[in-house]
Amino acid sequence: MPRISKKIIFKSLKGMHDILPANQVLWDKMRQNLREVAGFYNFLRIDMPLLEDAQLFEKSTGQDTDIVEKQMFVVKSSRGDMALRPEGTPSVARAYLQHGLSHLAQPVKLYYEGPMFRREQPQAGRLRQFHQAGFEIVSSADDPVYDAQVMVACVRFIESLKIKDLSIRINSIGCKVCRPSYRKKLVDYYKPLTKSLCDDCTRRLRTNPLRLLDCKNDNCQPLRGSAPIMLDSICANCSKHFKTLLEYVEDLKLPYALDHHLVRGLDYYTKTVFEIFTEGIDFALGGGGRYDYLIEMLGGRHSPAVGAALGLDRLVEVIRLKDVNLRVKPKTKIAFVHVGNLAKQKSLALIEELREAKIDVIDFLGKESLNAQLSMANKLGAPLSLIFGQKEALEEDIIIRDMKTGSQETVPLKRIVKGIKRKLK
RNA sequence: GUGCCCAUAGUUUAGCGGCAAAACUCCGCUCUGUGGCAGCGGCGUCACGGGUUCGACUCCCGUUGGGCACCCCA
Repeated sequence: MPRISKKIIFKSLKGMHDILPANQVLWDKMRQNLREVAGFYNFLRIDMPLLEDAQLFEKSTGQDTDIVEKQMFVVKSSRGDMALRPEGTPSVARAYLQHGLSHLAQPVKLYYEGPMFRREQPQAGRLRQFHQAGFEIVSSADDPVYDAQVMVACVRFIESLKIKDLSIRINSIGCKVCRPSYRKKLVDYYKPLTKSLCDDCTRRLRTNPLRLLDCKNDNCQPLRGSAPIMLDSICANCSKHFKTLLEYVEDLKLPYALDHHLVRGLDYYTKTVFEIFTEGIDFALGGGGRYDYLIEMLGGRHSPAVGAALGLDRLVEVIRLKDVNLRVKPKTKIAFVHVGNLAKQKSLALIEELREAKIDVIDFLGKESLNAQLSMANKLGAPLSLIFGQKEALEEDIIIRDMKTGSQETVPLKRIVKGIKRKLK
């Protein structure tokens, strides 16, 4: 802990950032757009706790995934470990079961937004506390139309933030019927090549062979060229699902590209997996896929589902990097300027009256000089200033000053609202 | 967890083994009855700890934090 004489200087923890007032306008805009897009596609809002039983993630995200194995913030308790949620999907599935949401009209479409926690090394587009928005659809059948709806919701949301040149990378990793046989093919292909593989891949060969496909090591990359392709190995059912999905995606004119090497590391994915990118940025803006067995695995009926999560901090970062102009500005207020003690004393109550009349003002009651106050009003871009001084306080009127032209008008306090509205026009 | 780069005012940056600078921001004053301009002033133990040295913001080591890459992922 850094110390300065007797004072301890506290800093936010590694990878955990404040969102300062200057950025809140953008975050508000983002959340508002999310609400609109989710609303249009009929996703219902759900908020889950930040803390869950750690076993929930071990069982769903996967005991052997990096996220669970080494990135969870675990809180010990006498009743077992709790974990700060590293992702949202398991919590949604848990809530779905706990509250019997299967009795809602099918499909059940949910969306959420909030902080997630993963203990890893921060870098571009990666924080320890980060924010995700997620869409999930649970239904009685694994209809690819829902996969397409999740994708279109994601894309429309990102587009609403004026982020362009999107591309959805799509793949199918098969179901629990066909994936094991593909996995075997893959192992058979790589086994004789073990010597040329990097250390990670040698390990992956045992733990998660699918991940061999997206290794970025220069030695391993060329090998995947002639590796067996997942799409050639998936069963008829999965293949049909995938083809139908692609037809929907084509009809929606969503920008997409097949990516035979996309696998994703979460255990619960089946069939469709996808990630969304924007040109020139290396990290994915979002990713998701189908998880047909997750709810069953957590003790529910067979309930196929599909979902995706978007990295909100990443979207903010892209907006900054690409210099996207969203034209978000805090709304301008009318300045309330006082002069002298009598006026100051009457000001608080007067401001309450303005609030009741829905006149949005900003006061400078902590400042004394008229100059300083008008200077602030100017800096904040106030269209009008209300000047309330000794004379006005006694005579029960107020000056309305047009900050652009400098023209002023004295109106009785009783007609202040009318006066302001007239001036604003 | 591993590797590379970095740390000076609220922000962006200069700087030197011997007095800490600039611009912008913020606060105050010139200016208790009228803003935009201008002028003046204020706001820093140079991230923290240790070492080398007569002397360290400067050089060395460690810690913490930041940036980037790997792993993995949003």
